Amino acid sequence: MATFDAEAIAAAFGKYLKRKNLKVTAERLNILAEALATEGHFEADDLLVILRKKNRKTSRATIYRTLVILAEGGFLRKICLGDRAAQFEKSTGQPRHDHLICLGCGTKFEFVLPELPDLQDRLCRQFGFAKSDYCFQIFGLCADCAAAKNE
Amino acid sequence: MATFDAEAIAAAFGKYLKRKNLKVTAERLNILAEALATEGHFEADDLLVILRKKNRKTSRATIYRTLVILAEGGFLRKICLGDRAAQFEKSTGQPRHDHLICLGCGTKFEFVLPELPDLQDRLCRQFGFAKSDYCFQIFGLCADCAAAKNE
DNA sequence: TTGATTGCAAATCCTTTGCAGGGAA
DNA sequence: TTCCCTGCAAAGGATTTGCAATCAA
Repeated sequence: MATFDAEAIAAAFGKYLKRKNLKVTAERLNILAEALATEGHFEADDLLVILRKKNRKTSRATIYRTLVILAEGGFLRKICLGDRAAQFEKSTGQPRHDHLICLGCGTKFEFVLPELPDLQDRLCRQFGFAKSDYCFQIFGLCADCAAAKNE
Repeated sequence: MATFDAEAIAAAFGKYLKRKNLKVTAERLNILAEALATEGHFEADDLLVILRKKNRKTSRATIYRTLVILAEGGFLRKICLGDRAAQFEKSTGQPRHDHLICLGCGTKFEFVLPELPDLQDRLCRQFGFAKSDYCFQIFGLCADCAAAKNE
């Protein structure tokens, strides 16, 4: 049901690795595959658990090292959602979105602000800044938690 | 040269503490005072060092515990700028601004996007979300670093 | 007096690193 | 063959926590 082609991305990752003089290893491909198969956010440890379950054991160190490569290559996006551990999400196959994060129940709602890209571009032009990424989160209480609080 | 009244804020903090059944202690007031006296961002450890220098020794644990209270009370804002340690800044006496962060040299440029509050309000209304705070950062290369890279 | 607060040290949690053996090119 | 990678275990850094002593109310 993916709106993107995991195989094509794996191939692109392979090319990327070679271009950077990095080696194409089973571990790296497995990590990418699981990252792409994950809906929504995940953290390093999630991948570790999933890979273990599938008997594709990979050390924590390798996962961390590979996540850095994947984020630098633009295959994944690292996002800070206020959790302790760094969160990641795949950067392909879905429109760029940001999050409303409920401080009550922890639910994360995705949203798209269509005006945001233009505003950012204008701003970056003013500063002569070459944007590579951004992060935008809104914290507060979701409708349910807000209602519960007012009861 | 503060555009805000530190004493008034300290008084408000005192009231806030009482309202929450927390005690007004010298440690808590000292921490607030130093936080207000700091221009720009700081992290927990910065306060520790400053307080030590001033012979207002306070344990690291108390600083962390107090920062949580101050952030919850809205006296400080916790911001994630991609550093390892959590960053804070006072939430009064300055217009709300966000940051362009250069991945090359680490410089943080402040900016204000006047449209942002309205966009967020509209969005939160759509979701029935009660916003309490947000965080917005743009990562990339500043003009200097971008120029250096292209040389 | 009484329960909250502090400081200390230990404990956690996430992440990074050094190193020796194994593997891609 | 030649480095690059991996896994392991240890190191690291930030933050939290348990506990006994201390202090605000």
